Amino acid sequence: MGRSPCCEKAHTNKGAWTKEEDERLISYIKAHGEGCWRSLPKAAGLLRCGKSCRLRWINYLRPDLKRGNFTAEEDELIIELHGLVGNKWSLIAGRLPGRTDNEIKNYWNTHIKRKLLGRGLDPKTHRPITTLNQEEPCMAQDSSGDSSSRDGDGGLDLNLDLSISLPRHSSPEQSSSPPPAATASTSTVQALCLCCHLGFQSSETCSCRHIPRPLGFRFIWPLEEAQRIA
DNA sequence: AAACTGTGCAACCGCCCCGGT
DNA sequence: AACCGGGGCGGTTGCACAGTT
Repeated sequence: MGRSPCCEKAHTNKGAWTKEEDERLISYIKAHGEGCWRSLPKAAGLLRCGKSCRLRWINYLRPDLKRGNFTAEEDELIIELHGLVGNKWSLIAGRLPGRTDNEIKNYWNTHIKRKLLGRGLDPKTHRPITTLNQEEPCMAQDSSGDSSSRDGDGGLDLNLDLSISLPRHSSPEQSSSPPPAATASTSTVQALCLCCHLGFQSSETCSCRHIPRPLGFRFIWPLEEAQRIA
């Protein structure tokens, strides 16, 4: 029963890719382009699952990938975007040219989580850990930590005027202060629609028209969606 | 030098979404 | 409207390497 496997597992290689496999995949995609990952392995002469080929290409072989350490600006941007969208790594990756969702996810789990904990912030909620425990028992109980829990299931605490700032060119000392992500901004920043910033200008969710200088972002929910949740 | 432990990252797994029929 | 298959995504695992004892 259930879905048929994406490939014949008995006849596919697993584990680390060899140089030869990489070269086969690269040359095939250069010649034929991306697409139809299911049939690609056979066509390219690879004993791999189509999904495996896609992952290898997207996360490692793509020519536009930026390898190397994350910059402080990228760090801050990841933190702020995570505060807004949660573990939507592909969405976050979309705002970081040359970075992949897998790379960002790994970086988050190995570096940024620790960084936030060092700042006394809960990596899931981006709120001070003490505040989390003392003032918000319902959130403290929710260990799932996915974005939906922050969206306000049940105990709704929806702030539709969510604003964040662009990554500041801050010194490491300054970075010890809590990031503004996912908190109601008290500063008077000019607003930038988050939909635009995330590349959804043409979507129905984007309701902004004229954007001033991008000194901050504003997450504008579709009216119907906000009313539904409320 | 060997054993142990911690860390980082590539890769896999399973579920979900969406488009085609 | 229902079903099916492919692609995409997030969570998790496993391995290699570095650091420590």
